[in-house]
Amino acid sequence: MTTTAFITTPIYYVNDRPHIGHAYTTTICDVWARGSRLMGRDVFFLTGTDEHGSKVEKSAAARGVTPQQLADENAAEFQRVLSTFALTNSDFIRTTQPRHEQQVQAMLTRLVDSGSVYLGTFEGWYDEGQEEYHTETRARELEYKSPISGKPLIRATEQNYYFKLSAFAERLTKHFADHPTFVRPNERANEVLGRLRDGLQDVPITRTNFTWGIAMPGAPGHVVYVWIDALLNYITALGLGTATGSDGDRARYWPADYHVVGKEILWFHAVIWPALLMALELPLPKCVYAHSFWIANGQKMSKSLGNFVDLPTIEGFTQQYGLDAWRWYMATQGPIAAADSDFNAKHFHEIYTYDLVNTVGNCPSRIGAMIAKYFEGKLPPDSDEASHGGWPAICEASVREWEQCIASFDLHGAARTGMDLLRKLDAFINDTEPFKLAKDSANTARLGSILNQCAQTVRVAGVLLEPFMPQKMEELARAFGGVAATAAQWTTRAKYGSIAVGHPIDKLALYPRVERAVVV
RNA sequence: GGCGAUGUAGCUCAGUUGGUUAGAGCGGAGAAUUCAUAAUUCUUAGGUCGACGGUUCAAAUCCGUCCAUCGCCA
Repeated sequence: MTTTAFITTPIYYVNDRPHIGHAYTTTICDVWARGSRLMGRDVFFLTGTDEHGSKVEKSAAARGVTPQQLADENAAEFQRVLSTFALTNSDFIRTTQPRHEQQVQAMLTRLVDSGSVYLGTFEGWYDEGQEEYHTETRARELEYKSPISGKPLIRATEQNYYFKLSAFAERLTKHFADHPTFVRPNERANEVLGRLRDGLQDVPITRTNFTWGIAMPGAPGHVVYVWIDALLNYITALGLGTATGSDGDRARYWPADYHVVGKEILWFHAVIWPALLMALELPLPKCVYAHSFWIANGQKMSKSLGNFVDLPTIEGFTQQYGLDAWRWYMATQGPIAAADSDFNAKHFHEIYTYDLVNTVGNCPSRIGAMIAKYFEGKLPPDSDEASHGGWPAICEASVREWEQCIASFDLHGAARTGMDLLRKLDAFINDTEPFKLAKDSANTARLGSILNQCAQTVRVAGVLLEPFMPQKMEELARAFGGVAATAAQWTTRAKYGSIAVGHPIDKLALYPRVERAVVV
C-alpha cells in the first residue's frame, strides 16, 4: 500500500444549503481519512465549494447581491459544517480562488493545444433552470418543457468549445475492463458500462449565456462550463495545473484513492473526468465511489416537500446524542451501497441504544467496574503468559480485517470489526463469569487474568472504533492505558497487551442512556 | 420513452452454480441472571420470498409480462 492517500468529496454547490447529504459524504470521507491516518498513511482529504454558474448568478441577482457575495456567504456556511462535525479535511478549495481559476485556464490552454478541445456550433433545446441542453428526441418526449421546473425549453444556438469525449471511448472502455473496481459499488459500474456501450458524443465545455465563471483563455465571451470547472478542483488543489506542476509537494497525492460522490453525479466522475485526465496526460483516480441517498422518514427529500434533514435538524441530534453518535449513525447506517437509506429518529435512537449504550458503553463499563471492585482499579497481572486466553490472536485478526476494510472503503465492515471484538468480550465475560470467581479468593489469579485480557482487548477495540467516534474513543484510551498511547505508531497502538500491570483503569460510562423525545 | 438497479418477517438485510420444514440482527413478547448504563443470556415471532404466467421431478433462486421505488439519459 502506498503511504500517501488522497480522498475527495465533491465540491458543494453554493446555491444549495448544507443538508444531510453533504454532511454524510463529508463524514464518511472523514472516517476513511482518520482510519488511513491511524494506519500511518500520509492522507490528504479535500473538500470545498463549487461557486460558479448561471444559477448562482441568478440567485445573487434575485437577492440583490453580487455572485461573489452569495458565494462567500454560503461557502462560509459549508465551512461551518466542517467545524461543527469535527471533520479533518486538509484543505477547502473554492472555485473562485485565484489558485483554482489560474490553473483551470492553464489546463484549458493545454487541452486546446493538444487538440482535445475545439470550437464548434451547437443548436438545441435549452433548459434554463437546469443549465442543460436536451436532444431533439428527448425534447419532444418532454413536450418541450423542463422535466424539473416545467418551464418551456428554449431554442438556443451557441458557438462553444467542445471536448472530444468521443475520442476517448475506447480507452475508457479498456480502462473499465482492466480496472473492475474503478467505479464502485459494482451496480454503479454496470450502469456506466451500459451507457458507454451506447457511444459517446463530444461535450460542450464553455457557455456564452452568462458571465459568472472562469473565462476561456483567448476566447472573449466564453465561460468555462461549471462542471468542467468543478471537476478540475481535484487537481488544482494539489497544484497540478501550475507551472511547476505542484503546490508545494502536494503532487505526490495524485492520483486520488477515492473520489466519493453521490450517485447522481457519477457520469461526470466516471467518464468525463477520466477522459479529461487522459487528455491532460495525467494518471486516473483509483476509484470513483458513488454512494446512494438518504431519504427522510420513507420519503424522498425535495424542495417542494421541504423535508430536507437540514443543519438545524442535524444539530438537534448531535446535541441530544452527541457528535460521535451522529458519526456512527452516518457511517454504519448510511447509503454507502447501491440502495438508499432511510433516516428517521426512531431508528437513530435504536442504533444509539443498542450499539453505543449497550455495547460500546457497557462493555468497558463492566470491565472497569470489576477491576475497580476486585483490584482497586489497578490492572491485575495475566498469569496465562503463554496464550493470554487467545486474545492476542483474536485482536491481531480483527486488526488485519479492519485494515482491509478501511483500505477498500468498506466502512460498515470496519465498524463491524471493532464492534464484534466488543461483543466477543461480552460473551467471554458471560462464559467465564469473573463476577462469580470473585466470590472465592482462591480464584484471584484466574480472575486477574480474565480482567487483564478484557482490558487489553477493549483498548484495541477502541482503537479500531476511533475513526468513527474520535472523542469517545479518546476517553476510552485515557481510561484504559493512558492518552499518551494515542500518539504512538500504528503497529504499537494496534498491538495487544500494551497496558502495563498495575496501571490505573478507570470505570467510565461513555454513552449515557437517552430518553427518546416524542418524535415520529 | 430508453438504459440500469431494487422489491424476502414491523424495521435493516443474508440467501452460493434452482433441491429437505425460507434465515440473521434490531424492535416486540416471555424466562433466567447480576460485573455493568433496567445491562447481559436464553426462548419466541409463523413472512402468498412485489404481482401474474411459464420452464422443471423441484424456484425466493431460471424465462416472460406487469406493478412499485430509485438512478442516469451527457
